[in-house]
Amino acid sequence: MDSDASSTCSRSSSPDLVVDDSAGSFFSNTIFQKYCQENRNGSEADQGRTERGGGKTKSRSELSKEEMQDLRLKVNSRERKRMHDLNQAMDGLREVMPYAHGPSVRKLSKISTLLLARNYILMLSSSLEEMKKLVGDVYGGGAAAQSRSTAHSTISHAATSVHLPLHPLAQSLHSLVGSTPTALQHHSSPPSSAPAPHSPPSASFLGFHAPVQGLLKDPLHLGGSYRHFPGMPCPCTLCQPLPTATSTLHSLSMNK
DNA sequence: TAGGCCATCTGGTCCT
DNA sequence: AGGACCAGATGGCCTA
Repeated sequence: MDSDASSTCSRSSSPDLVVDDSAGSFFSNTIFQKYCQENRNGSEADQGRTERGGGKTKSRSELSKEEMQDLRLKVNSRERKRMHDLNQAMDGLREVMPYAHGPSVRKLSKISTLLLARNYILMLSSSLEEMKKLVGDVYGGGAAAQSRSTAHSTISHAATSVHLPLHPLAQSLHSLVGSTPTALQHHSSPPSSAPAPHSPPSASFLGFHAPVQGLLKDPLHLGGSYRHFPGMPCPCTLCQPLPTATSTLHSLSMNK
């Protein structure tokens, strides 16, 4: 039944995902390579199929009912494959997002995944900027003693500020959980236990009491079905970063 | 049972 | 012309 017509990489969803290793592109990894490889194989296989079947082409008005149905099935199959590829990419995105994976945790919805990813990127960008400033202060500063004291104060400041400003309500909500995002960063600071992007924060940070979870429900229906990580990017509207210098990015990314 | 999420089908539009 | 992309419609599944 599945007359699997192919898609190609020529104009697919990929043009914007051009591999750029210099930028440490997310899609420079195996997921994207596998994606293109599969598409290439698929298109080659399909090309062979069409060449074998080759011959004269009819305009759509000349097609018989059966041929129209055949065409329809082909188009449907392509669309199905396209959506499967899209979902595969979405799964790839979920894999690298900082939230609890596992059989006991429900999969993030698509919209949640996208919003979480956006926040995650913003948070990483913000952290990177802070680190750049830090390095600049430490290595580019004046006298050694001065820089030492400056660095000390800067580091202690940065240690508490390397996160996006949260909605005040979100901060208070997070504090309800037992610790603020800032405090949590201290908790999770041991180098050996610092959570990698692929590994969510330790389980002790994952639990929410039911009332708080209820409070975190939002118009986008993002609450409840997944877990909030204090100090980590979160797709719910309460945890959206306040408008900052990234507002330009925001408007760019959200406008179509 | 209502609402959310998803997969699929379908027709239209744009691009190569 | 063919394929990719998009959005609307529809129906199924799941959860509160």
